[in-house]
Amino acid sequence: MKIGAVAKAAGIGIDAVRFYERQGLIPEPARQPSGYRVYSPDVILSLRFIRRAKELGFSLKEISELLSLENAAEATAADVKQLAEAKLADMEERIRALQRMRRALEQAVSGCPGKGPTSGCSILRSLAEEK
Amino acid sequence: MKIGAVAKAAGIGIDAVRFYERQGLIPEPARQPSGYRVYSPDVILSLRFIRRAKELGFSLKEISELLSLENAAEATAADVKQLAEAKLADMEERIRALQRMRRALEQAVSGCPGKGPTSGCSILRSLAEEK
DNA sequence: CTAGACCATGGACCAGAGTCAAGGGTATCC
DNA sequence: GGATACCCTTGACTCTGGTCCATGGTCTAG
Repeated sequence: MKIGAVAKAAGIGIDAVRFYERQGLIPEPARQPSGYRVYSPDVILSLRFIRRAKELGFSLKEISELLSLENAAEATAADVKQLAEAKLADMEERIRALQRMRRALEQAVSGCPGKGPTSGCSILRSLAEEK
Repeated sequence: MKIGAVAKAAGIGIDAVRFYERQGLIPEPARQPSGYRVYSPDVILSLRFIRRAKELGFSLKEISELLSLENAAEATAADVKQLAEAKLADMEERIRALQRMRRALEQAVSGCPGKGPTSGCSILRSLAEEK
């Protein structure tokens, strides 16, 4: 299979495939005499793995670690779980931070009359004031 | 006041002050014959406004709009509120997206035995499988 | 044989919000 | 007058995850 076919099968762009190769997420494929990359269909699975891990919130660097673990004979499920739990903690922290911001903004918004001059708006006041 | 003093008073870096000036968030200050920027203490309030709006999740572009509204005679509290509510909706969407990712990851993690070979780990399997 | 589709490389570029460095000019204190 | 701290500008760089481009080679169908 050539690069266009695997990219399409994995649902990503050709440039992304080459990018993942440069980043070491997928191995360098064999080449035709012309220089064209020739892939085994297995690479489609790897690319889908990458895509789904991204959807779960993993960065490419973390995905690279996951892939290494998967391919390392001495790696255990515990190693993978640890990585995933760290990511989970990370996501929870981000969610909490966003929720804090949301609450603060909600508060400011709720005090805004929604009409009249901007000077009557609690949102601007809450930004101008000391905490 | 010179730039170092206002930066310190606002709790940000000198480079950030100059950056905000380039971005049009704060007006260009007067200059001494030497070329040094000379600020009225008012700019400290603007810089704190920017800092706090950032803490509430506004981007610099949005902050620039807020500041324009604040300084426009014809702007109303409704304009400000609309901006803030759009931001709120945006944050809620981001929170929901993160929560979805968290749930999916939690699910995958909960099925991982935490010991044995990586092949027994549900996290890797859930990434390898079709949805 | 030729048009059109595909592939190769290297390098530039995007957003966002600054930070850092180089190379130089001031201001202030002792 | 010298040391030190401060300021100026321009421009490059950070990080992430790619995308886009120019230029040129290759493959395939009719």
